[in-house]
Amino acid sequence: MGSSKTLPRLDESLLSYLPQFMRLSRQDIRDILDQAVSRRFDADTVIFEEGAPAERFYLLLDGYVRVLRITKEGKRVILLHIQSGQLIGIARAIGRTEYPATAMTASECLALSWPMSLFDVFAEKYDGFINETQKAVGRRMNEMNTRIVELSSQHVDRRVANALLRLIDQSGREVGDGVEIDFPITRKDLSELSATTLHTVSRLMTAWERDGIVKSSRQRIVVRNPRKLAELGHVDKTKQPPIR
Amino acid sequence: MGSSKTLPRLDESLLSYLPQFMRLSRQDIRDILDQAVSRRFDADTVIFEEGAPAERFYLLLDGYVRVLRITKEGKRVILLHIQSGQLIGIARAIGRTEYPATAMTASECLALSWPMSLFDVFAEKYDGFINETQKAVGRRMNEMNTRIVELSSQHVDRRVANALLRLIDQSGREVGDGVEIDFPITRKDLSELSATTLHTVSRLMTAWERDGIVKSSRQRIVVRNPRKLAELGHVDKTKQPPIR
DNA sequence: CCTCAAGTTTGTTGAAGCGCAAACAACCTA
DNA sequence: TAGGTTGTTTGCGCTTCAACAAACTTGAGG
Repeated sequence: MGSSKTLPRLDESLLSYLPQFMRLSRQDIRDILDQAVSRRFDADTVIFEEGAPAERFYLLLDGYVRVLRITKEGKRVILLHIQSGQLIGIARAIGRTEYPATAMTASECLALSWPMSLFDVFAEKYDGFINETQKAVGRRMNEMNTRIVELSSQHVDRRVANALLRLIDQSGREVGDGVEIDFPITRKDLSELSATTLHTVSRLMTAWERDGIVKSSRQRIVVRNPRKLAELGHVDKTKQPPIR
Repeated sequence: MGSSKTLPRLDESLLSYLPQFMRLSRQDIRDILDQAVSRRFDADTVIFEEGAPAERFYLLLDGYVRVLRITKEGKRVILLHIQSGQLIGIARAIGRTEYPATAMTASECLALSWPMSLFDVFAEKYDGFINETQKAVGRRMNEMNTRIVELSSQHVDRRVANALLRLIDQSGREVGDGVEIDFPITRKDLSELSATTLHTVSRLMTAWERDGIVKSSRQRIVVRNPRKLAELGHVDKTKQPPIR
């Protein structure tokens, strides 16, 4: 289970490089930190649940978080991945009083949180906060749009390829022979991201491993040849119907 | 082509019942209207295009608008339907300087528009404007999430059923023997909403027509038995796996 | 009234990919 | 080190649906 504490005193450098807080004075950042609760979460732990009253909002300091929904049939659908430095649970920014989806850690995580009532205070008081937050909302919306387009128009292999590309783009870590996804990820997770089954993902991965595009072991994926993967993901049908 | 004019003087009642403007004084509304450009659009006309600089934002007074993207292969994917009373092109509200998608009229439309620079002015000056706008963003985000979940987890027939249900919910008009979708809609449109082909939609429609669930003619769809359609759309598998 | 374009229906075919099942491999902990 | 748990691979059958094709319907415009 995660542990919750406010001590020792949080260092100001935690926030001072994040776009939301960049323009603030040392004192403002100090105030913000002094009101925060810091907490560690184990991997695969629910931070907040869809439909629950949105009581707090979080800043992910370290680790990765998945935003997901669970269908009536109990099937998980991953909507987004969030990396450190990002705010989550900002229901207030989109005029909601309940969390619209579930947030679950993908790896061990460290997060600060504040009561939602402070969101309005921050928005009012701190220059750039609301603006950067809106930008973040915009980016996520854009990612969702892209997902919808992908799901609607592309075949499984492309969807999986694109999901992988997005993951290494957002949370890739350079390793000796390629770029590794920086948190444990299973075939099942990938299938929940790309709307297919773990079986199909597994088949694709072995095929790509044979071609030297990826290398994977249990819960670890290294993309050795992002270029080639991108070719699979992007569409380069020579015939491009005019947009009439 | 659409015509553009500022005369005759717009009536205040156009705005005074909309949530964004509800709390405002007569004078404020007058000011807002005096800065607006009013314009009529024919059906199937582009209002603004994805990627273009977001120079104006719009308030749809009458008609229906589709928000869509076009894939590299030239395939259209409809992201949302917008009904009258809603703002569109509010890129600014999500921190963007370009329109993230294309807006196209689904029927003849009437819209007011303002230069984007006024967005910040409205947000600052008029109580409730930014709040209601954020709520609208939240609703659209929610709809997108639902789309993603649907596309990821449901079969074609359910997706089409749900798309229809959403359409009659958002823009249904009571007619003698059911609820009609209030704007011209083709099988192709429906297929672009539910990620399938017009052929499959056609087959489903004829099957449902045989069952008395819908009635359709060219570009017109009447849902006679929403209840039954909802049964098709909702999932009522008795076995509900635990959410472990 | 005729023509044409746009939308719709219907049939046929093939393959993608899902469900199911079983075996296997890696890791965890007792 | 044994035993259990969790993740992964692989094969096979079968359903679903997209692709292709072609005829038909409807409505608009001359």
